[in-house]
Amino acid sequence: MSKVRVRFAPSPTGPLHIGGVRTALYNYLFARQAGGDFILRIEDTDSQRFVPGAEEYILESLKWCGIKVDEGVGVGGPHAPYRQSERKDIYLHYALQLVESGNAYYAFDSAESLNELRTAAEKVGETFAYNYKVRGQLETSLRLPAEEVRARIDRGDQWVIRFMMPENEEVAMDDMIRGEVKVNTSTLDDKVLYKSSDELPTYHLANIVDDHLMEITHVIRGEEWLPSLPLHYLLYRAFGWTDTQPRFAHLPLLLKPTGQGKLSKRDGDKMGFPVFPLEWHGSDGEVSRGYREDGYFPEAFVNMLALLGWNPGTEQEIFSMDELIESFSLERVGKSGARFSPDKALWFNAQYMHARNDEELGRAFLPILEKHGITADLATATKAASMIKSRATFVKEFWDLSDFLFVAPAAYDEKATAKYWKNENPARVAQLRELLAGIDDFSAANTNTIVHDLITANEWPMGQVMNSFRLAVVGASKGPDMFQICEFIGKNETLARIDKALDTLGR
RNA sequence: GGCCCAUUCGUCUAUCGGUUAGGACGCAAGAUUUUCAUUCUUGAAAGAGGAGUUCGAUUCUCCUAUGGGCUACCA
Repeated sequence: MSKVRVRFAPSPTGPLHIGGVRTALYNYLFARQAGGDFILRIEDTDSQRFVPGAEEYILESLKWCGIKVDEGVGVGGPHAPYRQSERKDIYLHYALQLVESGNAYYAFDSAESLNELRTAAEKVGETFAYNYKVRGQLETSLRLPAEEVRARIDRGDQWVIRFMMPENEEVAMDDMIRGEVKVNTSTLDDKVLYKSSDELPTYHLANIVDDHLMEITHVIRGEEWLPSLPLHYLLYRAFGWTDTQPRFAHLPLLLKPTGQGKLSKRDGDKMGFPVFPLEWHGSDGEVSRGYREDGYFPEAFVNMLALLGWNPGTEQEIFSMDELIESFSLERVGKSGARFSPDKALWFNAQYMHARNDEELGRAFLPILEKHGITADLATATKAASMIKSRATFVKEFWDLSDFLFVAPAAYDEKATAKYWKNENPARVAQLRELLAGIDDFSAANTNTIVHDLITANEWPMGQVMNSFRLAVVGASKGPDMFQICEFIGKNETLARIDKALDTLGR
């Protein structure tokens, strides 16, 4: 059994969306578990659709997710180069090999003549297919004399090499997720393998040749490739490579949260969630949101993505990358498309937030505090983070959740005021203030017992008094434990805030 | 249109012929808490339809419906 080698082979036609990231992730998990290699190959054989910056985006996205490339673009390796545009010299040889063995042929049809055939077929309610029925009548090396074929090529006429799809043959294929799939070749057409116009192969040829050359053992890709699997099988056969042919696994597609169809770029902008791992700046000036910029932890993002289409068969939902590597299996990948759920993504991030190390969160909080004009040390930011992280989903929410820890309330919540700042409460808060004024040990534990004693001794209603107290100090009916807040802001600030509330709201 | 793939709560899913069809998100209610959260408990919520096979089908087969993908000198 040879070493497992998988590849992620995106084409740089734009930013990688989360479906692509998931494909990369599954490839990575599969490789790591087997102790194999994860290879990154860039399939840029479409010169028309190339988008500058897309390749860098792909590299950065994988890095952010913690997916490490063993071999390929960006890291090199024994099969370099890994960018198909830099490998263009090798493909023609293989295309020609197929022509010689009678598995492919030259075709000289112009784009116009093909378009005419298509529209003509459409008129009679049919779809034109370039296949065994028509290839004999078209301008191909199958019909033209060898000398003329030669002459046309030498003359510089444009040509393509097409695969000669066999007629009426059942191709039985094996998919690691779907099992056996059968297709009759008569329903397939003669796909273009190589084009003289840009001296580049099409996906099908480049893909098979490179997978073979790079000794890929497993091809894990999106379901949109399933219809071309028979072609790929036949290509391996035509080359005589069936003994080393990789196994295939076609992943279910990611669907949009509501409505119909697969997830697309537009969905995110329309429905308010990112479809891209990283923010993307299009050439048209349009900016698409990214999970990273939205404040997601990469671990949460990866965890969420892993569970979209795969499940461990247990009730565990939180997985580190190492745990995913250990538990992942293609057998437990679902067969049907998965609808992406923004709510679940939020939940995952909240879980990671709650489990996050306080100091790490404190460090992330520091620049936010600075932006609000607060200079605080790491210990302070860390303490604040520890007090509020249970009610946050993102670090960017920290300020709104804890501004009262750093600045006195500028206003008092109306509802809370109406509810609590009435009857005996102001007077009780005033009394509480005097008590606190006499305390030296302002630790939460100490103030807690002292204030509780006061309230119980006077038989005051706990909820009323504590909420009035909170309103005076926080300005609203929210936030962490009152005594922790008092300890955090200190005695002087606590007393000052109570005084201010007494003055503005009345005694 | 043709070909291929799929179909369990609203969503992600478990179930590999016999289960009160389980979990999670979201939703609702309750408990804890001085508040807001967290946390915990509980609840509502599903086998697309129809034929078969079988003692017995969510599970196997077929048909229909629905959804999705592909059908380029794009990947």
